[in-house]
Amino acid sequence: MANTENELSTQDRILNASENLFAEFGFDGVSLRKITQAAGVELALANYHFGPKTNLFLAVVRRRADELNEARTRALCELDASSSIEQLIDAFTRPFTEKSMRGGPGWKSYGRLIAQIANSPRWTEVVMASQFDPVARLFIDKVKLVLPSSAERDVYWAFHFLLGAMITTFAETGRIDQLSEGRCRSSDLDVIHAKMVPFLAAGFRAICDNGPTR
Amino acid sequence: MANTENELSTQDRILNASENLFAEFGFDGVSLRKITQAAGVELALANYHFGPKTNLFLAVVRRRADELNEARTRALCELDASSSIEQLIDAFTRPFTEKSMRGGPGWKSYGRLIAQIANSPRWTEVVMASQFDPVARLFIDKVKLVLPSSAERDVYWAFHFLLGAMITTFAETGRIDQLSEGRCRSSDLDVIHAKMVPFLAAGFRAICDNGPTR
DNA sequence: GTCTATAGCTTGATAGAC
DNA sequence: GTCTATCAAGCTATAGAC
Repeated sequence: MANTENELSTQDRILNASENLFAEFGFDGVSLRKITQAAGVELALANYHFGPKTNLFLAVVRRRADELNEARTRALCELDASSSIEQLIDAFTRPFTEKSMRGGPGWKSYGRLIAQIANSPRWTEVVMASQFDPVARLFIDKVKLVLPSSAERDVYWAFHFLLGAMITTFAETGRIDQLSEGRCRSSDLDVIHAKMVPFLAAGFRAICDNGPTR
Repeated sequence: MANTENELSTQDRILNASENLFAEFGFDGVSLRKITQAAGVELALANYHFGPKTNLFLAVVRRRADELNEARTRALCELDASSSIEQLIDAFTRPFTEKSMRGGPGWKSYGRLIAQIANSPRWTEVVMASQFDPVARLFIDKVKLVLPSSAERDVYWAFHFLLGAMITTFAETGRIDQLSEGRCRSSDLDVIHAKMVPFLAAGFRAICDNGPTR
């Protein structure tokens, strides 16, 4: 019966509550009062441990970013020029799918949070670019090896479309569930992953592969 | 010298200022004070003309939704079972590209606003589904005609990936500009559209086209 | 339809006792 | 490290004069 929320440190209780609430309501939609109340700690402790609200928000984002980046980097580094574009896309996208489905409940909230940040100009540089661009560059360099006839620009555009599909998946808004009248479930990332990899791979080939290198 | 902001009605001035500020900071990140100040009108007029803040937000969203839906519907209705999947995707995605590039400056803000709403659970049903699902259904029905061997579920997943790519494009965060070191410009929707249509068409074929119907 | 003034509440942050 | 108490500022919404 270890590891329940009651036994966590004050910092972790605040981080967990923040993750949940920021994911649902966004940075400005949640007050420190609601966060500390959900965490079961006093209001003043948020400031004591994390400083201003913005710092707390960044701490929430960064907590899982390193773990995700390491898993992606590990998977990408196992591949080389002889790999398929499917393998590359799988290496980049599978780590979050794994953590979201089997890494504990916090990862679902984290995905929703990242999905909101990703399309908000306010956090693009300070969060998205600074946290995730290094691994993005690694992925793109590998794509250039696997599809050597690509125009460099087209690889970036293909990555842009990949990002869009992946991040909308993170959001798990349930819109596709309703639209499809229950045929699709936005929470089942295993199914989505199995469809997303061939979809994106075909897209990459369509706009990046300009035939045999010469 | 007609049609400058100074000559607009109070309602339109408030709507324009709201569109800009909501797009940049989100619903909770902007106060009615900042909106009315940017609009150059008194605080009390926001409530007089639009009621509570939520109503104003919905009025901003709905103002351009009808126009966009009509353009999409018109383009889709010109196509039939003999059309290509490229033509269908073009019909669905081109109207916003056109308006964003040549329909006046408000459409850029509107795109950023929709991009933030789309990944926020709070607005999924009340905005996204209610405003945009009818045309989405029209698009999906046409896809089933054009790719008749598709499993119905796969068409919805392909549409989900299309939505992600399209909406990330609307956001114009500039992240891909920085990542590509200037090779890509997220504001040039004409270029993105030209890449996006073949990318997505290949994806649709990859997961929806199960060979000749029997 | 527009203005001034304000009610009633919530916010982030902190000071100071323990 | 935690608690109580509070400050100054901001918020939405509205009442009432013009």
